[in-house]
Amino acid sequence: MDCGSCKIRHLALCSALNDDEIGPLEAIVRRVRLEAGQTLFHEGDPAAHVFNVTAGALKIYKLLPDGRRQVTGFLLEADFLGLANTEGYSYGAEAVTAAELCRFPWREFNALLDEFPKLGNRLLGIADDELAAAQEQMLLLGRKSATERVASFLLRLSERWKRRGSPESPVSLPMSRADIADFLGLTTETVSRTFSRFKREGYIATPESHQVALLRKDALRDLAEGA
Amino acid sequence: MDCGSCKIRHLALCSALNDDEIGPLEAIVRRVRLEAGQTLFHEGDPAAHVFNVTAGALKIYKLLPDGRRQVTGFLLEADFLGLANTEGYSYGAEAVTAAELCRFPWREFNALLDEFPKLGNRLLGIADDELAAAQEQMLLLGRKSATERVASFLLRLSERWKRRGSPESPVSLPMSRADIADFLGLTTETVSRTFSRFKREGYIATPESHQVALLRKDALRDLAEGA
DNA sequence: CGATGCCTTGACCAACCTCAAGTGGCGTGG
DNA sequence: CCACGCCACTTGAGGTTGGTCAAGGCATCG
Repeated sequence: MDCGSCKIRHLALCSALNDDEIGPLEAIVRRVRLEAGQTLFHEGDPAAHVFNVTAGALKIYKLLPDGRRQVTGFLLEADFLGLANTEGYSYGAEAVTAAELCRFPWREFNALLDEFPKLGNRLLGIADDELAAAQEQMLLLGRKSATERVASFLLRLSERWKRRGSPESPVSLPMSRADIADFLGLTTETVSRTFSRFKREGYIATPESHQVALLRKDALRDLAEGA
Repeated sequence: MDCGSCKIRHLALCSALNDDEIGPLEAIVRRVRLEAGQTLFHEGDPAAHVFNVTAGALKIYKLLPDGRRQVTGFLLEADFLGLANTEGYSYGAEAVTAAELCRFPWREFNALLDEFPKLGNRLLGIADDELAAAQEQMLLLGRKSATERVASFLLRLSERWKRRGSPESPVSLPMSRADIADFLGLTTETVSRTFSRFKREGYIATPESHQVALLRKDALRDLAEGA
């Protein structure tokens, strides 16, 4: 298991460095494995590491004192994780499926940023992308109906798998209904009902659990934007 | 009007550079002024510039085809604006009050990032902060009640003014009820009703329009988190 | 002084949540 | 191999929060 044979290197942060330069990064990496449901870190933990997902899926989330939960993102293979400016992570992270990650100590990683400006530029690009995604999600949470949220979710996930060369339909849905609900600001019941309706109306099919075929992407796209 | 006499330099991006280094940045700046209601750029416009607010307030927002609007942020003096990775801004920006900004051509600004790594680090820090704020907002939009949203909003705005050395109470509320509603994922009516209730219950007072005194911050803090 | 725009208030309504029951898949153990 | 329990998911009935629609107050600006 090294960077040279890494199948997702071209998608990840690491693509900012070429084969001659990857050495120092590889020197500080430690591979970690998580089982489904295992916590990587909690909100507020000191931000000692940054991570790159190499396999599996995670969710990041924030909690209210009474237990209400908002999932702010799902991380798939090649995704970067752990940016934190202030003291401590501003969110918790937990494995949705068994997962593997590259873990870098923040201190050493930060030193590499100075050595390889390309790495910093790439990181800034990643932060930009996340910011744009966060704004899209605010639009969804603040202004879209339950139907629009679910349709948007399916399409966005499909796009993300596509960029990874994985089938965009059937879409792999590794997370539970509860996770989806907490991501979309809904309840599991509403998510479930919406899935059922989409099936009934022929927009999607679920050949097996945790898989959703998008039968009419154009129609879903209209639904997603309220057209 | 130059960086040497800028009153908010210590708060802004520019603080990453000291007096000896500020020259190249100042060489590419152009000051722009906006009247209230004027658009700085639209969502999708080619991202030709980055900006720093020096006075006044702006809002950034996203739209749905049918006109529904989500305000994703308010920008106060010293705030940075314009990060965009993909082609085009991912949001529109419009002045809430008369405003002044420093405008930097993205091309030249980017070149300075290579010359002054400190600038890039600072930018990454800014992006981190915005990401944390965006996640906080997702929690608000996805999981908080109307009451909790309004209370959270007042407290957060108060904090932001505080960091700027402006009075944290009465809080300056430059934006309209409609803007607040579009930021909190509510309607103007609900925002208005909630303000009225807070007044009636003695949590706030409105000495004048666009000013809100926070009479019981502790109580508001409890309200904001649903305690 | 009238017009305009923003804000407030009220009555009603509906989307989504809550509460509750039922289904189905899967692993465990008899 | 089957019975059981567990858990995720689904479905239904009814309730609540916040939205919709409508009217009225109150500034500012000609």
